[in-house]
Amino acid sequence: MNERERCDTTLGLGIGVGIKRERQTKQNQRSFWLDLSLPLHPKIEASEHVHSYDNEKDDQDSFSSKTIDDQEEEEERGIKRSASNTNVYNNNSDGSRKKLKLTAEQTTLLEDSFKIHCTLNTGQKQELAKKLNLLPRQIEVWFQNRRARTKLKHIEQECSLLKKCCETLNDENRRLKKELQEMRCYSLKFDHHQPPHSQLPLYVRYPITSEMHHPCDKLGKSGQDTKTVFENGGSITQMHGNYKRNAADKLS
DNA sequence: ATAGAAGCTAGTTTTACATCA
DNA sequence: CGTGATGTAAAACTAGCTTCT
Repeated sequence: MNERERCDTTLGLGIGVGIKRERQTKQNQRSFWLDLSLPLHPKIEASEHVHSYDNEKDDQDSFSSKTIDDQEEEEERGIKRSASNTNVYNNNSDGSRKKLKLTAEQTTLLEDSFKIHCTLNTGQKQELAKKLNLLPRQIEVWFQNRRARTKLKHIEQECSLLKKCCETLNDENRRLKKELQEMRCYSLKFDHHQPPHSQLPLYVRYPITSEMHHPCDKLGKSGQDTKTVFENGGSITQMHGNYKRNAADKLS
């Protein structure tokens, strides 16, 4: 018990039905709370009173999509939350919402559990919320945003990979066109002296062998490891496979 | 078959903070 | 050094969808 708790002079008078107040617990289901306490630390107490009012506002406005679980959890942890994490559900005095800034420890723990499973079941969510002294809803939102960030990052990586791929293919295309041009010139000069083999199309004379890969394969391991699944169920690696198959089909 | 709860994604808004002129 | 504009990351929100009971 800290100094403030020992000296808590709160006098509660309560009637009626459940409007939640900061100091209200499950055992103390008063809905009308006449607070006659003497502020031990006037500045802190004043700001906390604003906080408790804003929590009610938040309950009604900002968290309209809150689940029953969350509401129960909030009731259970109402006091603890306001005491140990003033960020949670803390609105500014003008009514605008105040953004929660997670601590380094909270972020680390969230990241760690995200590494284990990127989605949470209800039990895991509750447990994590309890551990971090946050609301299950906040855990849920964090995971939603984290998934979105991961996906975006993945898409950006795929995009840059495809760009490189495209550049490589263009280079290859230019090189082959140049080579073809040279071959044609050579062919025109010496056509009548050449054996029949040289008159065959280039792709027959210079077939793609199993050792030759799609130009994108030169990009390194990351390209081969990438397994982004597109909406139609394909992937980059699958595209590479298709490319090779198509080349083989042309030759056969 | 239908309703409602819960969870998800995608997109948006809002806030805090950093950077720069 | 202070200040306002601007950009960015992230928390929180909304709408719409699917799944399950």
